[in-house]
Amino acid sequence: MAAQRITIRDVARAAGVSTTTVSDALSGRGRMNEETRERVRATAEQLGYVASAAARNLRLGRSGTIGVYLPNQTVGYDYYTYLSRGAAQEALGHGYALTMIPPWDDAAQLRALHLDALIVSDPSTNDPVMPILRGLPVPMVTCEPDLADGADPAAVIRIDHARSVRNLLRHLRSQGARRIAALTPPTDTGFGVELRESLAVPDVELYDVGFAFVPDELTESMHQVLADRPDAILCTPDGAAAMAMDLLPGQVRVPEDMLFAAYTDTPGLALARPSVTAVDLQPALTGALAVRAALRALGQDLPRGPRRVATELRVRESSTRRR
Amino acid sequence: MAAQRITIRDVARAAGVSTTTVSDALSGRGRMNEETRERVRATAEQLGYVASAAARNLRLGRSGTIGVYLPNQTVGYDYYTYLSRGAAQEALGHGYALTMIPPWDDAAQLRALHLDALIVSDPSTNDPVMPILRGLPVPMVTCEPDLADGADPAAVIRIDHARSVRNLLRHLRSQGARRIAALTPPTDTGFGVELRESLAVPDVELYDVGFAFVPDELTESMHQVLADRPDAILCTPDGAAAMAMDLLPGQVRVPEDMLFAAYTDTPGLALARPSVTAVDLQPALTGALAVRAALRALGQDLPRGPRRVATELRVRESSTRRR
DNA sequence: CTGTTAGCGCTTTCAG
DNA sequence: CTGAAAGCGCTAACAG
Repeated sequence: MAAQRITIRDVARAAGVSTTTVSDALSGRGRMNEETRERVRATAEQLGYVASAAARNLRLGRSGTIGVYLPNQTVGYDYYTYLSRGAAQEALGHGYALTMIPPWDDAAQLRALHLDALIVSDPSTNDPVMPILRGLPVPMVTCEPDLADGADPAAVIRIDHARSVRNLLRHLRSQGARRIAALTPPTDTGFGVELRESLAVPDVELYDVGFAFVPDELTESMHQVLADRPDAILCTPDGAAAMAMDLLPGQVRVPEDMLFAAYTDTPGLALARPSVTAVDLQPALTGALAVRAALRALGQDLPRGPRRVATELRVRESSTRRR
Repeated sequence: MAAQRITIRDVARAAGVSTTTVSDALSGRGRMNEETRERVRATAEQLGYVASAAARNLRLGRSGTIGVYLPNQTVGYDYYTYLSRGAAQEALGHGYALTMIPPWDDAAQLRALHLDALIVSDPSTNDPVMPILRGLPVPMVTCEPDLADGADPAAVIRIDHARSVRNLLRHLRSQGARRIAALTPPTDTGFGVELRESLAVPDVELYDVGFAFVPDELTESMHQVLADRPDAILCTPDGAAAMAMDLLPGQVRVPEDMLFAAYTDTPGLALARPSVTAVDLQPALTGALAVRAALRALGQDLPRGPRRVATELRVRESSTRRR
């Protein structure tokens, strides 16, 4: 607690230089004698000096904080956990703190946080908090496009769903799939819309299921699906896959009688019996890219990331024909 | 972005008072004419004034930020998601930001965040990051006790496992259980230790399974369990329950032939077939209490929370004898 | 190449 | 009950 008492002046005094020199030496700014810089660094280290974030932020007119919005519906979906962790890590590496923004409708309190930027993953047009967040005087980075009217994010991180879906379908076909049933998410988010577009091909039949699926609805959907006698099922909503597989009647074996795949990969899918083929959407990378885009929007000179996040197909037992 | 240009002096000028008065009026400090206060408030609101967090933090010698450590092994466990959200919400309500601390071994960078306090849920004695976090000059609040030597948290939020287990066992017995097999978590955390202690009763047999369970190990454990012919299984590790139930041989029906319960409740357990009895450990409340304890440690005058977090038994199909 | 100085916006004595 | 002024610790102009 008392550790914070050491200021830049203490270091300056101890090193026999001015505060400017200390500041420059530690931040790598300015052109100065390399040995002075090293000496200052050593002194600072030795004294246990840690620059005050508050003072720096005040001086620089920022808060050093990036917010990540975590809507209620994201609870239970590992995707968001990984995304936030990836974002937190990247932010920390750049000296920024990643702050969790729970659903919160008091705009004043959100403004008081004085975020430098805001990250939102897959915003829903139905989310009542989103308009409040959009109203904050802060650059917003979305992962997946924001479909709302007048949405105007500073940057959008796009995931390459078109390619992911193509690869996954190609794989299923290679294992003999001819009629693929796809359980699809709602269209109130960029993810949902893009996914449906990608799935609009002749041998795929779409079946609506909610994002926050309810067992009875899912049961219903599965009945419909099975009635149409597909030879492969692609279960898109994150988290629904295990349950959907459980809902298959006992006589329908996976993968012998029915190929099965999920879309969003999750550790549980690798552990399921049989293990479930899915697409690793690289959420941690997505989060990291979102932070970088945010920092770019704040004027930092960082290399531009890839245009689209590349995904990885994880082929597992549920879609592999045994010989 | 330009919104932040309005300072306390602008408000003071507009309201025809001094900056002190504005500060006092908005923070509710000082004894002043109520109508002056109201006028100042109105002016501030009208100008869209938002106090600069950086300036306030600098003045007050704090950062306005509480960190929550999210170890790797927590990914995929809803418990931590709820805990962090509860904490974030409580923090936001008190004007603090909750920052995610990913596993990170650079102490300097962590120190640079200049956290006011740190929250850790169920610290493991095997976690290499914990010593670094303990070394931070910051009060630490743990949820569950920290078992490590020399650990000295500012506060500990305790969950009432003894009572939870007692209630759960009583329920199982009331449904006819006489020999209960309990799959228990490792003892490197306070949770694991306390749980085992609570389960040390004659009609309960303990079976070790890891926290981050592996399917093969779990299969192995289940074989052992079944060989001992229990009439009820209590699966403690968060997330393992659904898988454990799947591993029961087909002829063992739940709940007819075997009662089944989990410990840490999770939305998936309510959706499983059959739905699984479990204990709602109130993670969001735990997170909120942790934040309050942290703020108390920082000198804020908040009411002391309950000595132990009270839990709720959620009885579902898997442990209900049908008639 | 380094030092002095001003000031970011707030809260808090201390006078009036 | 209200105002003036100092100063939290830092960085960016500007001098030297």
